[in-house]
Amino acid sequence: MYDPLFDYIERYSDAELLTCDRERIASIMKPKKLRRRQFFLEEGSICAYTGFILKGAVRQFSIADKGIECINQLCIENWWITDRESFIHHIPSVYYIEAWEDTDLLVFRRQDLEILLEMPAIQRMFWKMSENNHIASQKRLDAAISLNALQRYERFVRCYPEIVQRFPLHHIASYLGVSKETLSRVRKSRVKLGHK
Amino acid sequence: MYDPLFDYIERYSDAELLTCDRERIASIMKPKKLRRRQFFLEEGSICAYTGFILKGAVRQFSIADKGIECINQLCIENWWITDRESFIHHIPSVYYIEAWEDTDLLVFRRQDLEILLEMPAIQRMFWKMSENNHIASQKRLDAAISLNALQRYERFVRCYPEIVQRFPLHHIASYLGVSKETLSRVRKSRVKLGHK
DNA sequence: CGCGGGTTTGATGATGCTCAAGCCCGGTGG
DNA sequence: CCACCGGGCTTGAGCATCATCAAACCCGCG
Repeated sequence: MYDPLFDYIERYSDAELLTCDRERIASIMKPKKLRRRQFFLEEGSICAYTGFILKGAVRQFSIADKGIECINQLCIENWWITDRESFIHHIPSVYYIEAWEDTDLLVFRRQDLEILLEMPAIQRMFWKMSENNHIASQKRLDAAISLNALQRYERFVRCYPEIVQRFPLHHIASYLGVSKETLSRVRKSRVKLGHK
Repeated sequence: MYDPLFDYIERYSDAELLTCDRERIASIMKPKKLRRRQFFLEEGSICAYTGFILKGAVRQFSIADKGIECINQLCIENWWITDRESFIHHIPSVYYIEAWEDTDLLVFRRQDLEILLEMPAIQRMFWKMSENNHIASQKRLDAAISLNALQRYERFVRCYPEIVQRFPLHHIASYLGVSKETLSRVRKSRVKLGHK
């Protein structure tokens, strides 16, 4: 069951994991199950775990005034979920993290982070992830600022084709920062143009 | 001349620098001057340095189709500048980084990164910075998606009052993702409301 | 059968972009 | 000393994009 995680670490750290590392990781990271609609994190509470998704789909969002959900992350297999700020500094989160499908995770706690980071492969993986995160949010920002609804959706479909299938339209709309009606129309117009 | 950097590192790493660390850092990081309008990085070239701003103001932007400048960073004293992707992986950059005022920097090269990272304080500083970056781009994304022009500008002024003074209106407009005309009108409307 | 979540469709209005013109001001050269 | 120029900023008019609101539709399920 740990294999997807080991693969992920090796791919990202660009290094091979020793058997003893694997054992160490397996001794620290515990399996956790979430049922559809169950929360991994709720606003106001402290993010106790960082989790790696083995199977399932999860969304992260905050609730703006007037109770509007504002989705800022849609995750599936082989993604990490956490509220970094809350997790690291033990402060209350402003986010919700909710399973959208029944989900299997491997999780670790804050106090185990230091132990994990003793392994160079893990350290490099986190470094690389932070780099990729940085680049990805740069791109998303670019998109939000300079592209219209159609272009944003096209880019999203191109980058995350697997995710498009797994979440309802209004979640994706919220993630892209457009209304569900607009996204619905965008999809329609794309179909006409040969729904590539 | 290295003091602002040392202060910065201590503040971010939340640790004190030993004299030997200071010497090591000073032996690695070289001063560099840029004159107004001089480029620190140009599209297509590889980002050779990562720089810490001692004095001056710098902007980072890309050029979209039709030659429109798209500003994604405005930096002044005590900020780092680099194109992380290009710097780390030696790949051509898509960005320009240009001095907007005469600027004094302290810079280091890619091969010196490993040496710097041997110092725990530096490692923790970079870790912390990556965390802050992550949080900041999350917020900026939020703003881009859910706030209108006025609200975005208000937030910008609140977060970066020093920057507002140092760059012309059309740079800030581009950074916020609004047209210069719109930002001009926004400013006017704020003045009416008591220009707080 | 009726209910509810998700989606679609249409009408309307707000926001903000584009284009065009003019203004302000500091710097340069005659 | 003045005329001119250019960069930055402002103002106005018209238009595109997109949010909002309201209604209807679709479909799986109790």
